[in-house]
Amino acid sequence: MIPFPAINRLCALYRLLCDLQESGVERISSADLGKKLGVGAHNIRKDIAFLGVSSSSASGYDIKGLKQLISEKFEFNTEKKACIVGLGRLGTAIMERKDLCGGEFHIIAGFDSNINRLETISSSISLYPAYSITEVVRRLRIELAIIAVPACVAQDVADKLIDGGIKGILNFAPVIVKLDNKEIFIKNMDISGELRVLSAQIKNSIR
Amino acid sequence: MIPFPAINRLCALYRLLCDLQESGVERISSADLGKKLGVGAHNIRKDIAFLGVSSSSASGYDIKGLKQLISEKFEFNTEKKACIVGLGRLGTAIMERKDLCGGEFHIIAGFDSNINRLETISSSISLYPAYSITEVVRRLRIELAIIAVPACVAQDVADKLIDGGIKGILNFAPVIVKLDNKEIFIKNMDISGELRVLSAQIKNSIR
DNA sequence: TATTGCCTGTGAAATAATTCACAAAAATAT
DNA sequence: ATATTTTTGTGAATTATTTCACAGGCAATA
Ligand SMILES: NC(=O)c1ccc[n+]([C@@H]2O[C@H](COP(=O)([O-])OP(=O)(O)OC[C@H]3O[C@@H](n4cnc5c(N)ncnc54)[C@H](O)[C@@H]3O)[C@@H](O)[C@H]2O)c1
Ligand SMILES: NC(=O)c1ccc[n+]([C@@H]2O[C@H](COP(=O)([O-])OP(=O)(O)OC[C@H]3O[C@@H](n4cnc5c(N)ncnc54)[C@H](O)[C@@H]3O)[C@@H](O)[C@H]2O)c1
Repeated sequence: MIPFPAINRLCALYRLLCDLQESGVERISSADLGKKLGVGAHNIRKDIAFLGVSSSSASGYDIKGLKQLISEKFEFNTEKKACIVGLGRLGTAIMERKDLCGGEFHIIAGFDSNINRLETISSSISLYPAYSITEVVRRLRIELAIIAVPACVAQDVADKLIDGGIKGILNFAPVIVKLDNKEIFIKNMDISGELRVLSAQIKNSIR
Repeated sequence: MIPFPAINRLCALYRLLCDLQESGVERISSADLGKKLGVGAHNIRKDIAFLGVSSSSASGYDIKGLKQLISEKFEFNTEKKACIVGLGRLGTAIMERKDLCGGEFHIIAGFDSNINRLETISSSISLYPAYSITEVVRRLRIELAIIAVPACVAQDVADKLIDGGIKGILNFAPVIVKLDNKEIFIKNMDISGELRVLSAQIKNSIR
């Protein structure tokens, strides 16, 4: 069981490796990876050790190989189905991102409670009314969801998603969504909340 | 110096207290706060202890007083000036949020490199071309910035913001922005990156 | 005004995460 | 072929964070 901070860094590392590979780099040392990620080299090596291999070399890591290692550990090679609930300003902006509609993730459904709104959105993604969330998520075996509804209905939406068997949730509404099932993961992305954390850090750092 | 995890929880607590106050609650125990935030009661009490007071009671915390305490510690009562760089889909969606345009935060400037685009956006917020970021941030003493530009220019934008004297950055571009100054804080909000972390956690939790 | 029960504050203990230090392996230089 | 340099892998030490345990205060009750 890999500790959460290490999972986080390994995911960042994975993205970095993809970028490096695209720009033609083939090998890189833990020291250089650390510099690019703003993390100590020891930390990088420890994280990689969690993947459970050992193939020492004096010329750093083979980028292709390391990428594959992470990818296998976390199953990044199999496409994950996702959906968006709440097709307002934020929801539609996210829905239209190319990087979320092919490759690693695939947004295959959008939900909104406002039926008129559904009709005005033109999209290649299938759209459904909010009352069918549980049924559609279960039928299409959707694993991940992005919540972009007003705060007051976020918990209700999350409950429906969980009933449908969702595994992970990215929540943009500024509320703490309660989950009792420890096998379901949530990440809150509260923008004004994060601005508040930043300003608290700024104040805390003075003196 | 309050540890970062505690700052994070205190900010979440602050929001919760605001909500509770609005719904008319006056006092609440650490146990109930913990339940609502998904955190142990001990943890809540320890976090509050970092604020540096002690006023024991057998009927929980006074919500108004506790809010004020946090607010004073982190200076939440003084309005913070913020700006958005990159007025594409995401940037404009964020710009239009009511909760970011008054009260605690105030978005007072928007920037984009595409001059034509600036002209088509109708907004009550002042808009400027991207080359003036440094000058405007310095002149208006803007403390916080939200970056919503393509990944390839995010570092460049961050550098300009830092030159202007920015203190905190919320970065939506999927890259690690490098800061050498430890007095500047950054929070990355990479949506597809977070989806990846969620799917890694899901995989990691199995077996 | 005693008594009882509830709840906080906090030092101590336990747990988690990071950093260190160095042996061993691979590449490179001599 | 041998020495030197580079870089990994990992147990141990350190540091950070969370959890625990309980003394002591406050409020409610009689
Ligand atoms: N839209 C989303 O929900 C979403 C999801 C995931 C990630 N992101 C990330 O957020 C960022 C913005 O996404 P978007 O969908 O709004 O993209 P977009 O293309 O709609 O908008 C980008 C805007 O940035 C402006 N810009 C380009 N270079 C600039 C510069 N140097 N200075 C100032 N402005 C500049 C462009 O003119 C454009 O208006 C991207 O990095 C994207 O990967 C967005
Ligand atoms: N737009 C931003 O950049 C931004 C910034 C900070 C926070 N947020 C948060 O993100 C959420 C969405 O923001 P937005 O700007 O897109 O709001 P919005 O009002 O534009 O969109 C909300 C959408 O959710 C739909 N909806 C309402 N109840 C629903 C339900 N029960 N089931 C399904 N859909 C439902 C509405 O019909 C609407 O289309 C809000 O919670 C907001 O606080 C957004």
